[in-house]
Amino acid sequence: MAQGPTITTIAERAGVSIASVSRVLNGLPTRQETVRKVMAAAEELGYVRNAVARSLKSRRTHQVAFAMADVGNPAYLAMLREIQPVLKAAGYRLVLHSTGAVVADEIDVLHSLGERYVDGMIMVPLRVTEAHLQMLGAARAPVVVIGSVPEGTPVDNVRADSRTGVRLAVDHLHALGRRRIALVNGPTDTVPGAARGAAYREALAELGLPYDEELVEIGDFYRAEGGRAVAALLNRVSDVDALMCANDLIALGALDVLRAAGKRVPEDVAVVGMDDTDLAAASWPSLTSVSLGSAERGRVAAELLLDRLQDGEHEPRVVTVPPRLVVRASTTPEPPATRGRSRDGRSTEGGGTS
Amino acid sequence: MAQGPTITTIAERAGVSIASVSRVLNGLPTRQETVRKVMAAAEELGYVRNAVARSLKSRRTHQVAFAMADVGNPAYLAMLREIQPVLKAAGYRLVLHSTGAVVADEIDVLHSLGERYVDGMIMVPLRVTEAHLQMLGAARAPVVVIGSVPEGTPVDNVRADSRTGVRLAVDHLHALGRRRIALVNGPTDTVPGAARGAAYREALAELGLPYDEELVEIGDFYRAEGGRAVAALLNRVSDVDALMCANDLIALGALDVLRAAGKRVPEDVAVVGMDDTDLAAASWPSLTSVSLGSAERGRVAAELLLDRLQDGEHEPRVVTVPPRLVVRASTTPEPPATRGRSRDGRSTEGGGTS
DNA sequence: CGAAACACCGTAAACGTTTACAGATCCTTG
DNA sequence: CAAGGATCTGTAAACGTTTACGGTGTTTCG
Repeated sequence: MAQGPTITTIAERAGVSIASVSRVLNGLPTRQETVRKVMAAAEELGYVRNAVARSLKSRRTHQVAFAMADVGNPAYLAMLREIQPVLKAAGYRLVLHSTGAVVADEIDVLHSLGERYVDGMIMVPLRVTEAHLQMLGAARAPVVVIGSVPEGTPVDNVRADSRTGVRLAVDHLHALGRRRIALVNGPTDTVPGAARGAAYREALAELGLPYDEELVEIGDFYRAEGGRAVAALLNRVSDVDALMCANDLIALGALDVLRAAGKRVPEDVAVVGMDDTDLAAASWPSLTSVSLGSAERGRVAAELLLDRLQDGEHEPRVVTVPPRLVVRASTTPEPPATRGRSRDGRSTEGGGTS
Repeated sequence: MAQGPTITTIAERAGVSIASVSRVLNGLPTRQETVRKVMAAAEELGYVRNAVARSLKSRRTHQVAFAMADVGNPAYLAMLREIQPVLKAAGYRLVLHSTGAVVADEIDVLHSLGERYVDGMIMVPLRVTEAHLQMLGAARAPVVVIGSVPEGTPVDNVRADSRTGVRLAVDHLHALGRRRIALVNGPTDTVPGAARGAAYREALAELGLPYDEELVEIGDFYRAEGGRAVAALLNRVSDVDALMCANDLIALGALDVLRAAGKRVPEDVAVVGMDDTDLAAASWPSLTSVSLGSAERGRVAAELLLDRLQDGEHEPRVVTVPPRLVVRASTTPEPPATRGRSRDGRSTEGGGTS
């Protein structure tokens, strides 16, 4: 951990100027003899370029930030998994910000862009407040937002389409002959909660099914709360034949409670989750789930950012990633053989770290 | 995205020297009048300190790297989730390196420490080769290794104890009256595979059970392979009454195959997984699993690194994190009510990203 | 043989900070 | 009021690079 060699050390050892050393290291035209001497000296000293000094001069850090609420959330994780290799391939390091669902922290992170320790950032805001928009407008480095941002906000934007997602699920249940389709939602003051609630209503309308308040239960986006909500629902109405759950965890809670109540899934009650996380494939019966394309949104966001870092001044772009219904056993006793496999095998690799 | 203000801009605006500006910004003793002027100017200009320049001078980047094979792996993810808040609280940013199971990439990452873009690093090597040891010896910044490293390697080291882990599981199965306990392992040329195989043998010996080669099946650490291995096993021996699986994915595969074969879990065959990932709680029946303390190992590693960054020159430390058996339904029909809950609820937060 | 063209190379400035040092200003005190 | 000290401030160097510019030595050509 002794003081590492610098360009100056090499220059002395090789008997040339630091400018020559730099030129050699950067592959600029130089006499063979000099190249040889510099290379030899660098080799002997075990020289490695100092990234910080380099960044100061070049105004490029080759780092990109990814900011979201919580790495533990599988949706964010799916994004991260796609973002990482794209950035790595382009020679960028990834700085991770987990804001822990504190809105003020998100603003802080945006503010910290001014410190210029990254060349750009991908952010998944929890909700988009006035403060967000203001910071995004004044951001000192390019930002790509995953989530919806108002027209005219000067950032690239990757959106999911949970409306269509819910529609896919409800249509699927309807096609299976289900008519008493309940919604088990999370809090409606969150962006996804509100969107899913509205989409559910719309989907029913398009199918000509009545909207029955009795069939809507609000809990939270966790397993235990989901279970509780479903229990309350079953207590109230007895003829439910399908559950549209606003996320996979809620759906798992639903499975717990249905099993305890002696209801068969999917024969008595069909269950659909949302986000298509790894848990959906692991549960039993395996869970039909609406994928909102987290992985793809991550990949697209990374690509948009790289584009922007290269070119810089084109118009902001908006990309919407289509949802996909992954059918598994919780809605059809015999799920189509090839579909629904998603990435059960590969998803969690190795597993051994002794 | 225009050229941001620097300390010089402020100095001009406030009519003082850059040294004064710097002093004010760092809270060094300064006349009130000057403080006021500088603060005002900084405010107006929306000044933010340039982290790169700062790092160059101070030789501190306030960044720490975390390097592992794959963010998708729940074990690494559990570490990450603990590491992140510890570092954040101490004012460090987290740089993520996912080496994708390529050993050469791990060496690269170690080498890149010389670029000094981070103050230190936490690494989970896939396997520890001669090259690793050499790089670790010559590392230009402190490294904490999660995994086992030979005595005398000059780095802090956090270890799991999969030997004891396997013992806990086998003892548990034995206590439940199981006598034909099979091992479904991953490749034995990996560190965890080898350790778990040896531990299984030892555990049997201590219980006075015979080691029966018939009962050992080697597959890979994935769900499908695990299932295949179990199918092969069942084909060969018919009286197996317990499966010790080398990781949770293998165990999930086992559940699939057992169900298909009409065997009841746990009545006919008890199943134990390893790593206690989120999947263990999600599956049905929920999976008894040996936790190797990934989360805690992450937390400890982060703390060791922070210690070292502050103090620097103490002796390398070795910490071993004890395993824990989390009992769920796949071994006992009625799992103890409070235990085995681990973190089913919180683990995967929010879930909504529309 | 002298001048022009060329290929290399070294000097020095710049990136945006922090900080040692010395100079300037103010206050205190005899 | 002068001197001494205390307090504050500005100049300049440093961190490790990259790069514009001009200088040196060699080659080429009239």
